[in-house]
Formats: sequence, structure tokens, C-alpha cells
Amino acid sequence: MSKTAPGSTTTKCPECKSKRVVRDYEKGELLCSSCGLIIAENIHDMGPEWRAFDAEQKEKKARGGAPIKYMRPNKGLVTEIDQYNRDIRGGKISPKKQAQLYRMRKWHKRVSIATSMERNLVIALAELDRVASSLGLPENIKESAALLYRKAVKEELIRGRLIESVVAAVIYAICRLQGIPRTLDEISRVSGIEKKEIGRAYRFIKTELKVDVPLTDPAQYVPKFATALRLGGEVQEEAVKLIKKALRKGLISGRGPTGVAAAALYIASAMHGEKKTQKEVADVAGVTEVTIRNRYRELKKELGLKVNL
DNA sequence: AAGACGAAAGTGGTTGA
DNA sequence: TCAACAACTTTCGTCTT
Repeated sequence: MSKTAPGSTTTKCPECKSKRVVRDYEKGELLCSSCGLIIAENIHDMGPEWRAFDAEQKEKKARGGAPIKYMRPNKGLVTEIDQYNRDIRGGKISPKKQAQLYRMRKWHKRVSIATSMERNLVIALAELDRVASSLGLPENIKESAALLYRKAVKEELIRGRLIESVVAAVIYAICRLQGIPRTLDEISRVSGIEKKEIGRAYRFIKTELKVDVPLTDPAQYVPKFATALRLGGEVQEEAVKLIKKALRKGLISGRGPTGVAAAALYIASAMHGEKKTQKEVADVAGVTEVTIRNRYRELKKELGLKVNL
């Protein structure tokens, strides 16, 4: 990547022409600090010369080639030392060498047993790296996820579960813990594991490892959606304000965070004369118009908003 | 013609007996 | 393990702009 100091860049914001574009390593985003536009999301370490606003666009823009699949565990990872004390031509080997081979076999066996866990990790970490990179998650997230996965292995929680689904679950958990908005849908798409599979594995490790995951704050999704909708900073602030108010008020408990974020953005966009249709907002948020209407009606009533749309 | 609205029925997941 | 339940979706008819 570039050699600029962490956080700062030489990029100019395409929206407001400001030079105050910074990298947010936490979220893996490149954003303009004066207007709030996310210029690039899911920043790769390996040089993103394109822009992508969300996972879908990213998939379209990313170069071709099927995702790497680790078909067979252990492929190329296991060495064998046979039991015949011969060299490759079949000739006898000196007793000294034989003793050496014996020791090698012995240790090889021990190491192999000790590393059935390690082997699992090799596969899992490769998968973790692949998925996390596809999602543009930064290093520290990968590290945390790897740590959590190790814990899961140690507790023998993988048995009967696909390694890939546990990996996906761990990533999902860490993202939520760190407040980085990645939906189950996105993770499902890049990992190729069904949403409900990930959800199940996630719930399992969450309870078994007693990981305390706070419920997602809808405000976390605001910048993401707003950028996809090309909505400015003021609208985002407005939406976040609405969410905060709603949170303090009755509650948003039980509601899907994406739906709430979508409704807040919908209202905020109308308040600032940059109105988007329900369908537009619904599409980027991954919910239906009906859900937006429901949330929007609740918000309007609870907050006593007098917005005419 | 497009967007917004809401009713009704269906789906998948959670929860508690 | 099953049934009740809440959130969300799908579908569709109607109203508004």
C-alpha cells in the first residue's frame, strides 16, 4: 500500500473535494472526514485500485477466478516415513542411520498426534484468511478471530461441525464484538456457508465459550448504507441521531438492526431533501420495503416526528 | 406510471413447557 | 420435542403524486 502515515492518505474526496480523507483501519474503510463519504470499503492489503461500496459490487469488480477451496484436508501437509530401512535404491543402510531413522519415526508419530489439532488449524486459518480478506477485514480482526477459533478447537467444539462454518461464525462474532458492520448475509456469501449454518455455529460457540456479544447498534450500519445510497454526512448524522433517540425511548429491542438503520436513513434522507425511495433504501439494507415502513411508522410515532414524506 | 401504504398469509427461528 | 410466538417476507389491492 502507500507509504503515508497510518490514517492519512493523499486521496481527494470525490464528493466534496476535501483532502481530509482518512483510513479507518478498524472498519477497513476509506472515508472522508468532512462529508462522511465512504470512498472505499473492505480495503484489501493487496492494493484495492477499484472502488466498491458493498459486497455485491465488490464481487462484480473483483477479478475472476473461483475462490480457493481447500478440498482435501492435509493435502501436501503430511509426510510419511516408511518402515523399511533402505535407501531409495533399496540398498542397506548403516546401523547408525537405522537408529536415526527409528528416532525420526518415533518423533514423527508423536508430532503427528500432537498436531491433529494443528492440522485443523492450518486449514481453518487459511479459510479464515480467505474469508476475512474477501470481506476486507483488517489484520487485528483476523487475529482476534484466529484466537477465538483456537479457543474453540481447544474446547473441542468443532466436532460434528464444518470447519468452514465455525470459521464463518467466529468471524461474525468478532465483527459484532468490534462493532464492524458485516451482516450474516455477506459472510454467508463469501464463505459459501448457509446463513442458518453460520448462525447455528455462532450461537453454539457463543454459549460454549461464554462470549458476550452485545446486540448490534443499528447506527453501525448507517455509514455503510448511506454511502451505497450516495447520501451525505448530514443525512448520516441525522439518521444516527434518530436511532439514538429511538434507542433511548421505547426501544428497538428485538428489531433487526438493519431494518432500523434503513428506516432512519429513509427518514433522514427525506428531512434533508435528498429523498430516496423505500425500495432504494430497502435494497441496499437487505430488507423489504414493508419492514422499512413498519420501522418508519414506529419511529414516527414514538418520536413524534412531523415529517411529511 | 411510479411510489407509498397496509392487510393477509407464509417462512424460519427462538423460546418455554 | 412440540407448540406458541415475534420478526420479517411475499404478495397484492388501493391510494397518491
